Amino acid sequence: MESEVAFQKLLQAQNKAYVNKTDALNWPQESTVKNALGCSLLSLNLNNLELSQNQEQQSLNQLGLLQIELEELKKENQNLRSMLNDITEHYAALQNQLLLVIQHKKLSSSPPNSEDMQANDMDKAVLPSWQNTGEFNNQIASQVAKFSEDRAFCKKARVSVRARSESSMMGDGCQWRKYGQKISKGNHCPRAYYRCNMGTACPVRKQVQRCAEDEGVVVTTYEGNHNHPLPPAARSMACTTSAALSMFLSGSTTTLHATNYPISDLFSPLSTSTYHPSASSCPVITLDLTQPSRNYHKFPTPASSNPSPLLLPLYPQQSQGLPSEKNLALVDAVSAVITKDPSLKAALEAAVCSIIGDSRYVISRLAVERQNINSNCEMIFLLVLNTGLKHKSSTHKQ
DNA sequence: CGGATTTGACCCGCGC
DNA sequence: GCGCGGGTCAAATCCG
Repeated sequence: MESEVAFQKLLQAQNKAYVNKTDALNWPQESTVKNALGCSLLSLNLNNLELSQNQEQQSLNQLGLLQIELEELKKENQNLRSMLNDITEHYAALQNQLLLVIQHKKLSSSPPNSEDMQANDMDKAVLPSWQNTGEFNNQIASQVAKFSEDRAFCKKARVSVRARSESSMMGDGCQWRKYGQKISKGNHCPRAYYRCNMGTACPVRKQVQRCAEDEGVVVTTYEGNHNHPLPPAARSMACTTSAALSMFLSGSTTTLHATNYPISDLFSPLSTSTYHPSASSCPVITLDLTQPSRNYHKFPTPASSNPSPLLLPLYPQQSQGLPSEKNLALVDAVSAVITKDPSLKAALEAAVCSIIGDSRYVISRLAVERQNINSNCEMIFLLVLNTGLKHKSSTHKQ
């Protein structure tokens, strides 16, 4: 919990810096100078006839100075943009880390029946009783250690993506360098080994192999975390796989089996989570994008809720991400279902509250993000909905 | 000519 | 210890 709080503070600090930098970028320095330049030129034209040669020379000098100033401000704006990009990258990285901490907290804390807590109890649960005791530092240390373990586990874990493709390489936005190829046992198609070529000594590797049963299907397995900023297209895939991995990690523990809506239900049959039999117990989650008829995943809905099933488009085959209109439609569909079902809404809020600590903050953040939603939104909603559905199913059972 | 790819050799973990 | 198989290395080769 403490590491989570620390990460939230970090995120807030990053947010503040982000806003400051954004404001800085929005300052109309360049346009002001351009306007001033225009005014100077106009003034120069009007008075030109009356000006003496010296005055004209002075105006030209002024014009030159303004042009120099404009160039300097352009450079400054460029630097600010670069800083903004850096901050955005760090912000995204911290968000991913926070997600991991939250997931780890969910699976490492609380007794087995904690999911059965009522929403009111959850408000109490988010305020740790040991916060003012001598255990405080120990808890921080243990959380940091657990977080490190979690990161180490995530480094070992792999995410496999099955996709139907003519080309042997799936376009994921990263630059890869091939370093090996093998014919593996049980598959006559060669397996190619790639290393991320975007950063210096980036540990991320991927394996690409055509499916033995269906050679039209390419199986791409990612391993490791990037140690460098990613371009938007690559970030989309990286966030999707890391979110899937986080969900898998949370679902692979007791929560997976203790609920009517396990994580595997969210991914399966669209995707399945399995353990790789021969990779020294490294967990592998598989995202299966090969079934066009399953692009819409039917969420299980309890009998008392809205009878019409909620259909969420997942990973359309031919696009790197959903168009924003579809994303907004998705958000609207999710919002409508949540709004129609008060019990689901309450469960969702309680669940979010339990993992974040302040549901109002999250809801407002979701509202803000709705305006600037990207292709990862479905993963966020899957995470939130999965948590909400789990809680709802457990409260329905009572 | 430099970077990317190919490919055989090598390393290492695992099971017997 | 030995064989097997997956993964990696690095020299050779290719290609723009």
